[in-house]
Amino acid sequence: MSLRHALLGLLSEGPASGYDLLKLFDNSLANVWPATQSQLYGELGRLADAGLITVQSEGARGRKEYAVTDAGRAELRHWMLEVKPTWIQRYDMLLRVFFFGQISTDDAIAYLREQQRTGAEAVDHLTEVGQMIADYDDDFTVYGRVALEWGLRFNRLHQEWAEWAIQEVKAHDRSSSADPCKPSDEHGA
Amino acid sequence: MSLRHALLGLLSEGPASGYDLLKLFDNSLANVWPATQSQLYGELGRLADAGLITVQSEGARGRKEYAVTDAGRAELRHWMLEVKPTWIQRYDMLLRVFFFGQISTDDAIAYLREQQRTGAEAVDHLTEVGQMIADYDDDFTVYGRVALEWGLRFNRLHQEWAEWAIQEVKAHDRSSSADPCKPSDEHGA
DNA sequence: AGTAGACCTTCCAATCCTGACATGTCAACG
DNA sequence: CGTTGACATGTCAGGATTGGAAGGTCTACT
Repeated sequence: MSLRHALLGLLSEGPASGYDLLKLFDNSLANVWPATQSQLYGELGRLADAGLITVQSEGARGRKEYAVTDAGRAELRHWMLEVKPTWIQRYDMLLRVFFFGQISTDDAIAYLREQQRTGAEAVDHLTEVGQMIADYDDDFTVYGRVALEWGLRFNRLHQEWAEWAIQEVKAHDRSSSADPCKPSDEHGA
Repeated sequence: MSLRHALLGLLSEGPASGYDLLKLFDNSLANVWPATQSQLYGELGRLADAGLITVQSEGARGRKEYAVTDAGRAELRHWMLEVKPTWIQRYDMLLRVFFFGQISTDDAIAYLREQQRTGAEAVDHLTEVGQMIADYDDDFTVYGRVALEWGLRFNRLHQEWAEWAIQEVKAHDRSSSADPCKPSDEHGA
């Protein structure tokens, strides 16, 4: 349930509308904690009900501005310093690697090479983004650089790990002709 | 919807019961694609309905053994080689780092150091596990080593990134006495 | 016999998340 | 005046995920 704290964090730098927050999520938090509009507006309502933020409408309908309350700030601080961090990762590619025994070594290596290639593209793209930030946006220090650096390092991890996996697959293949690693000796009835 | 393919992958190495599969998830896939009992049995039912696996009951009630069909194997192969990989990552700690402006530099650095410490513990633990695998389990090459290596590299990434973040926070702090990066100048009505 | 513990399946409530569809304001342009 | 596009919110269906409760078998030990 950290969407709640993400919102509190963004709001504690100043009031904002749901729309503003959505853009912040898409731009800054996209690779850290993705969220959709539906989630966001829903959670804003719940935060307001809980008294962690206040709502101020500008006119009968249209833009609403949310601001964090003292209770909200306290909750944020508590979460930041005292709640144990959690993480989930669900990564298709790792899952596939587990089942490489089911396909040929060549296919497996081709797959990993392709992943390296797209990973390299991602690194290039992030590097360009970083250059743009460095050139044009003096304000964008903490958010931008932190997210960017994480993204770069994460992508490089992928590539290096893929290289390692390729070597591993090759080594496994060399021995596999004389290595009966339980291919399928006792199934089927 | 990759739980489906994870199950197909595990089953393509031989038939198994839901219980067996659950243990494989908890042991082998825990950090790659976590799944609970409820999800697992539900998906097994759906896979059987779709004709991708067969069910064979041993007696009226109790253990059921699932085996992958040719259609299931085809589906697995298709997914492995032709479906574009996806990944989601939701990581509390990164989110917190975004909001370090809300707490003191000392608190922030203490937090990151603590994360480094627990990260180091995780690396130690994984290294021990790796040693055990190397010592006792000659079979456990592909699964164990691939997952282990990923875990190790991922944890080291955390630690190195935290070190980088500490430097970043310190640098930001040094300038912050003369740098009003919108701390909270216009909120509160 | 009793009971503890591993084995095994089923079901459910609640929440989270995704991807839409629907609605409406407002400024700019032709 | 019509239309395009950015701004802005609300809502809903459906699938994914979590965390449990409940019930049944079988073996081994006391």
